[in-house]
Amino acid sequence: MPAVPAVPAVPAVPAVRPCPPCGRAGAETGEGRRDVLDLSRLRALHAVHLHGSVGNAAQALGYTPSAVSQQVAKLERETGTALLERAGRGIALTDDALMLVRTAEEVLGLVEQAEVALEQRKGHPAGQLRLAAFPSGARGLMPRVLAELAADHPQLDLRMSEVDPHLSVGLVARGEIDLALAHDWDITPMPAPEGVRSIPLGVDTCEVLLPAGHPLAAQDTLETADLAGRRWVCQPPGTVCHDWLHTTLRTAGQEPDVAYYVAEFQTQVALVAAGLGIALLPRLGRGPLPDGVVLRPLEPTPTRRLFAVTRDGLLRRPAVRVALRVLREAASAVPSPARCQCHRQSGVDSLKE
Amino acid sequence: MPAVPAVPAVPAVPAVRPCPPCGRAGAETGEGRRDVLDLSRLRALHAVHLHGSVGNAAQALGYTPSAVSQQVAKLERETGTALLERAGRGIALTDDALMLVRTAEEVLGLVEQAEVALEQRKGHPAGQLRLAAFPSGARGLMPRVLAELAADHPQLDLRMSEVDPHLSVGLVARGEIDLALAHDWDITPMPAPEGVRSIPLGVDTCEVLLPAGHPLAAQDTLETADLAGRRWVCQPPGTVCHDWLHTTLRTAGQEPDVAYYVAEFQTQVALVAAGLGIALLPRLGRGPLPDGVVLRPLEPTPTRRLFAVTRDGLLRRPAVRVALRVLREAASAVPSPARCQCHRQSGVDSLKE
DNA sequence: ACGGACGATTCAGTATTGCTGAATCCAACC
DNA sequence: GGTTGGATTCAGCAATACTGAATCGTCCGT
Repeated sequence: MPAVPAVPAVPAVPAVRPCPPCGRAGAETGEGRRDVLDLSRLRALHAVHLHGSVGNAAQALGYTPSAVSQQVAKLERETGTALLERAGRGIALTDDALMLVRTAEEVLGLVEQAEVALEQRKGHPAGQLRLAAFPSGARGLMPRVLAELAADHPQLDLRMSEVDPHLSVGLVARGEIDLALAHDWDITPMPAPEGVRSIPLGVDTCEVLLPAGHPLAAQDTLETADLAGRRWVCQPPGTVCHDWLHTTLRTAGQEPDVAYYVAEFQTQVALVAAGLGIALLPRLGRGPLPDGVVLRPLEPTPTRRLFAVTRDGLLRRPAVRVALRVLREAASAVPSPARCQCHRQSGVDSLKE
Repeated sequence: MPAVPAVPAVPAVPAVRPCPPCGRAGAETGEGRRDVLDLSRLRALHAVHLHGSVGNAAQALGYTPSAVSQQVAKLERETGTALLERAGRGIALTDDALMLVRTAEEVLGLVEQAEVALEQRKGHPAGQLRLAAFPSGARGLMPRVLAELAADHPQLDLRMSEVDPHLSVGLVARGEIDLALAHDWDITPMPAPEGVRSIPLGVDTCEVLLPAGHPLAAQDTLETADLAGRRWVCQPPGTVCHDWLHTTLRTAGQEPDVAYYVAEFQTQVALVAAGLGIALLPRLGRGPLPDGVVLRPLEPTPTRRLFAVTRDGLLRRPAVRVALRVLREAASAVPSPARCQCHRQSGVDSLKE
């Protein structure tokens, strides 16, 4: 409430309050105002704005729509202002509500800043750290990262979410995620909004997966010319392998013959192992390979660059700093073993490290 | 949380949340973080800082010390930071706590701004308006002001506190009071802190109260020379009448003979009526006069200037604006009737209007 | 030095608040 | 017109927050 920097002199004041039984108490402010504008209610309204509906907001906050609806209703009663109005089947925020959303954002920003400063003072990671990663990163990188963080910093309350790649930047921007693992195929279509920072972590390279008896398996290294006229097992559009494959072959005047569109790496591997085609796979999160398939490096090598995405305000947070360090280490190590995650072996996959 | 101005594109997001029974839900932020740093707890810490002790803070907030202590303790557990430490018999705030207090101030400031903006949008006074006045102002001016405000603006939740004069500026500065009625004898010793605004309302004039049979009662108007060598009934030091009387007479090389020091106007009047002395009384809040006493104007007239004190941030608040208007009107009218508040009569007291 | 006072904290009990889940209502779509 | 998707309402229940008494520690007076 004090729009004043601080109270100048007068550090301790006698304070004032009515004493219910007796009539008078010297000077009293009349029952110390019950807060209008509770933070949790503001949070609810903010979430409704952000997610566009009461239901989605509830989901994001971990409540039922009923709870969110009631909280906003309470906010309406307390402020004496209409905040939500029905718009078709859903709701819309009034101008007043949007104004409140704006202050909610400022307040939540302040609170976050304070939390960061508090952790910074303490000097070691603490509090909740909410991580996110794209699927293969979540599989190939995050387990070690999380394990190491958990072991080194038991005070840290770690959360991780596997998110759809293109969502990570938005989630970070709006503060639902503190640190996300992303790659350039994810983030190129969406330029980082104000206050969002991308930190390069390393590269993930793609290799060609062949059935053991495939003619190309005879070569130690493949070139783009070798890829023409093959039958492919490929991920859907929007992934490195798919897009790289198509642009590369089309540049050479060819159209890749994709017989099987499959998102899951394991399924792709199984299809290749069954001799149904060849595939282009990134190392990260590829998983152990069964017998009957071989990997061959490709020149030039299709790669995706790995990034950590966070907000500027969090860069000084110890938990984020240490997570960045661990992520960088993990990303610079061999991203994934050739055959099995348990028994490391030097094989074809160590050629290109 | 978002230190970002707003979310750029992407207005509505699918939102994310774990579904407890099923294993996976596409993308989820992991249970939407329970707030650290609750506003009411911050408020508690802030109050402790402001009032210097848990007990005083509790009083100011309208709680028991127990409640405040528990709230701060919870804040300590939630942030994992020590906030209060025993200092002798009381407590002291740690550096971390002071940092939190600072953010609490900023947050509370934002919240107040938002409330003002909300009311401003609505265009008419609403919400809680916390007024304060020095004792005689509370008696002589506030009843009509409050009645008029209450009648014109039923939506307004009016609070009034009679406060020790010199406290009002501080109370306004720190946001415990929205609008205070003060006079220059109160506020001259304390320069207004940053963000606090004084608005002149008018003047309150002092007159001499005499027993009906007193020799001076024969004159229509008194002069300072008439005051020498009298026996006085006077308020304690720090009030207009006392200080004016002393400085004036001392300038003339005299020392006033104050036989009775009495704070209450009614008691002063009773003493004068009993013929025990003469008194100098401000009109405001003087109350009805019994038979047996008369008032005489004095030249030059001792006056105290009346001010409304508020914060800059509240000047645009409709409730404050309208209260200022009503206060100004009330102050410009005859501050108090001569004999009785019910039956107005034109008498000696209308000479000097 | 020792009782007394003051202030903060702790603990148990209670009251309030807030959330869930079912039912209801409204608008849109087939 | 029935059906779906979404928001709201209501009753019941769970969590939270406040009160009041007891405890503990520090300072002050004698």
